[in-house]
Amino acid sequence: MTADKPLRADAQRNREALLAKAREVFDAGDFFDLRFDDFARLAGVGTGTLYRHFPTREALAEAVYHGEVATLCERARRLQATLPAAEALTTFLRGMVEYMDVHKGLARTLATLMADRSGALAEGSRALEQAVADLVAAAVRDGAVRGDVDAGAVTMALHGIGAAHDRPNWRAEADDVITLLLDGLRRPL
Amino acid sequence: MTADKPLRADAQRNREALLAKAREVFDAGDFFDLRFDDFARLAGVGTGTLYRHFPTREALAEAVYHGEVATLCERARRLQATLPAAEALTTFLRGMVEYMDVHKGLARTLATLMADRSGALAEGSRALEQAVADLVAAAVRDGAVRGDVDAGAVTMALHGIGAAHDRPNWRAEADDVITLLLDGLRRPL
DNA sequence: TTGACAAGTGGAGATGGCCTCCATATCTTC
DNA sequence: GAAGATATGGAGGCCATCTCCACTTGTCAA
Repeated sequence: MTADKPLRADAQRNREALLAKAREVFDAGDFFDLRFDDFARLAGVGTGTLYRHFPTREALAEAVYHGEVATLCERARRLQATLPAAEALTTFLRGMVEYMDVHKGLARTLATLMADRSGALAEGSRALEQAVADLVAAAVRDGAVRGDVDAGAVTMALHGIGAAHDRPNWRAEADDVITLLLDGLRRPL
Repeated sequence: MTADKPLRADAQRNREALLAKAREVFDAGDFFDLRFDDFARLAGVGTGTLYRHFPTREALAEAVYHGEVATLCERARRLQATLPAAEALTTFLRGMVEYMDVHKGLARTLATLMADRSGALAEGSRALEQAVADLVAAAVRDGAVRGDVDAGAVTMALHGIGAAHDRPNWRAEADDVITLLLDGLRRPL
């Protein structure tokens, strides 16, 4: 799944260049304003090369997304290993908002792609979703959190936060959503 | 704002036909799979006519959206007038999920358009948002709900629910989000 | 009614982005 | 260092979007 083909040296270089430029464009939030052809030139490769590496916009996004998701999942794992379950969950969710705030452009781009048909990002999403589910499950085992709601609800709310990234009062509202979620979860029923 | 121009009889008829067909296509969820030109033919008008009435896909969506939002706002107002504030809020939010469930295609289409840049739907959104804010404010006045969180958070969560419409376990998760939200709101702090 | 002007129509064709294709260049291996 | 494999890039085909205008339809005053 990870080591498909050895990939030639120049190919590797081009792929890297594309990903690097993509991350940059993502963060700037210009991903959808840019002609895909122009993006190739921007990254210093030909159109054909771009398309061979990433057949669609979504595929490119997915590739960028992968790295980010890995980071976030890693973070979840570390928190779970070092903190009491309830605290780990709280810290993780608060951190997600912070993360989205810092990486506005990226969060926005990903949210848009999520909303669009596709499920192109499904694989990456699943990993993140699993991480959240694990955190919630641990908190439930601890008795810190009610066990009668689907952890998917938390993921759903997170998606909502990401999707609403152009609201003028985004940060405050996002923090409040997390607050409500956490307080709702704590309530024994 | 409402009575811009008298609009000729045939124009009115065409406009109506477009809106009717649009609503139909929306509900079927085919809105994005359809060439815009073909949509014109489907509605029985020429391309030019379509574009004169609705310069963009978004404009068309906005027009459809308007009717729906009006209905929902009306519902909010009625609930607020006839039920205790806390109950009105609960009923409204539960109803929103039910509504989105029944009108899957429409909810999905709108969510996609929201996520895309634009803010084309901003005006309609604002009305709905105001309705939610009013419901929350009333509940706060009643002392049934905490006053330290922005009502926008509720709207944000609702957006999330709409945006996540392709999740396999959507309905259950959506209901759970509402549950968490309401329980979080009830908690005195 | 009818004539004359305004309002609206529709679809052919320009525009421009997306993607393919292949002659050429670059790596790798023996 | 030669052969084969792998990758490149950008010219050009394709197709959805949108414009434009010669024509049709509605409206209204006389």
